[in-house]
Amino acid sequence: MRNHPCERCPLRGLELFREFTEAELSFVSDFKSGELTVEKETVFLSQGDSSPHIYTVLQGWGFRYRELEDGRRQVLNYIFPGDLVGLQGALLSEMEHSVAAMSDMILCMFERRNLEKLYKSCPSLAFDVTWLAAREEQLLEGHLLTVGRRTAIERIAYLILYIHGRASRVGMTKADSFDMPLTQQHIADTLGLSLVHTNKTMRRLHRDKLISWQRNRMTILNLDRLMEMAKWDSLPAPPRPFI
Amino acid sequence: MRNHPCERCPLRGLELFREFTEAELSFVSDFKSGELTVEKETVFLSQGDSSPHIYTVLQGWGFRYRELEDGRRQVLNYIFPGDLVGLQGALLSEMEHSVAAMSDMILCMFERRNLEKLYKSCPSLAFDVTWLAAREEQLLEGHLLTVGRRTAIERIAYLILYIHGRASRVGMTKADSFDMPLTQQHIADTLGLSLVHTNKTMRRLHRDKLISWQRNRMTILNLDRLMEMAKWDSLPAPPRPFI
DNA sequence: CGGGACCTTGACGGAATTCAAACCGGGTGG
DNA sequence: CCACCCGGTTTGAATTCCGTCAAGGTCCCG
Repeated sequence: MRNHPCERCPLRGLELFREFTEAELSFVSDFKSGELTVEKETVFLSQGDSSPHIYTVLQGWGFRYRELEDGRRQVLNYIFPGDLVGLQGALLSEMEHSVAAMSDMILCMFERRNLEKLYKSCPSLAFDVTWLAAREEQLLEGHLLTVGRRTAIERIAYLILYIHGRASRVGMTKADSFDMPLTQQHIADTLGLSLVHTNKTMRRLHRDKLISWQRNRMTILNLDRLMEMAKWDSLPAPPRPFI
Repeated sequence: MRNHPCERCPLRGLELFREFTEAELSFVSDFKSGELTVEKETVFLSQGDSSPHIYTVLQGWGFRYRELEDGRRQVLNYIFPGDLVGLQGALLSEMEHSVAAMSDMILCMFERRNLEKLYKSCPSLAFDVTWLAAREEQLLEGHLLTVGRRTAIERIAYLILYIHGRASRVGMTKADSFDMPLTQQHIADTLGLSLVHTNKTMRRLHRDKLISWQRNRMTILNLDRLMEMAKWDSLPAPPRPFI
């Protein structure tokens, strides 16, 4: 039984992930070609690039976004430990979005050109990649519904529950309070709202004692009412990819 | 050289698709377990279902959508020949969207439980599945940007170009005119607008001679100005999946 | 001929944007 | 140590874009 670096991956303990076999661990360990460390606030993948790498988030948070020529920005999704980034850049000819770190991050790096080998020699991992892509798609659909059809206050409530839900799955929450590195500008750009209206709406949720925040810490004060407000129907995609 | 039904697939001629090997053709032919024929206007997959099937569009158009409890509807994307539907229902525990036919449709049906075999014995096809999922994700990101950050008139222009672009790739356009089975209600529900405002905005594009339509036929009168209007940056994902 | 689905238009109201200015806490450099 | 600045937050006021309401129009189909 060899000693594979990925055996000690801190993510393995999370119930979000399935068990891996010895063979799989050995394969990923080989497949992994390095680690990328990025500092808070840096854009490490850019719209237009076609990166020869794929990454997996080991530590930290980030977000993906797309911009119009004139600077209007739309946040597409937030990335958490365990997420795959850059698959599009690898499969399609060009990335149509940028990725930025919201905290210091560590990512595991894989070579795009080894993907073929992965599909050939480790179908169960190939399946996981597909699973991850399908789940990402489902999350995006949730955001699209939100931006297209929810009111401002519903959108804010939705996003708070979303971030809380995702953070909680990777052990980044303490009961109903959690780190919230998003500025109101991020929130606005995620939900298709203006900064000013975002602020006013959040104040309303605060006044009504559904949430509170200071600095980078947010607390959900009344989960039930917040879920009601958001027309929340649970975070999609349960733990466990499996073939 | 055996005679595989999929050898005569009408989609094979389109340059949108890559060449298949004899082995691949034989595999899909086995994998395919039947055809589903649905009539215009029918919802053939529903939010909440967990279907044991995956489908591929052989003929016709449709759309995927999600609804809130109170009936607000968001169209997520339109489906064209060559598209994969139901992957989410197969991989994730539950479909979070419904799929409806906009014209009579024919779909090729595959068994979810055979997916494992496909990944094990035909990695190049497995790769195509992932490619398709990644491309779908990219299209959704385009919609999200549109709904979140474009104005009403930009959104309408964008959608017309989008439908035109996708239809044209599967030979469903004649120069700048094409079948447009969407009602204004569909358009509104795609773009996060109200029906009335959608109508007024479309009239404006008509008055300004950018587009015209009658019945189900739409014509783009001034492509350049329409692209400018939409802040269009081309339809993502070029033809040809390949490992 | 009547009904229904879809399109069209006008009037009104409201939700969200824009503009503008002040505030707050933290970091920095004189 | 304090002044200053800077990114982020907060608030008010004016504006506009878009939604809602309401009604009429058109075309097709039974």
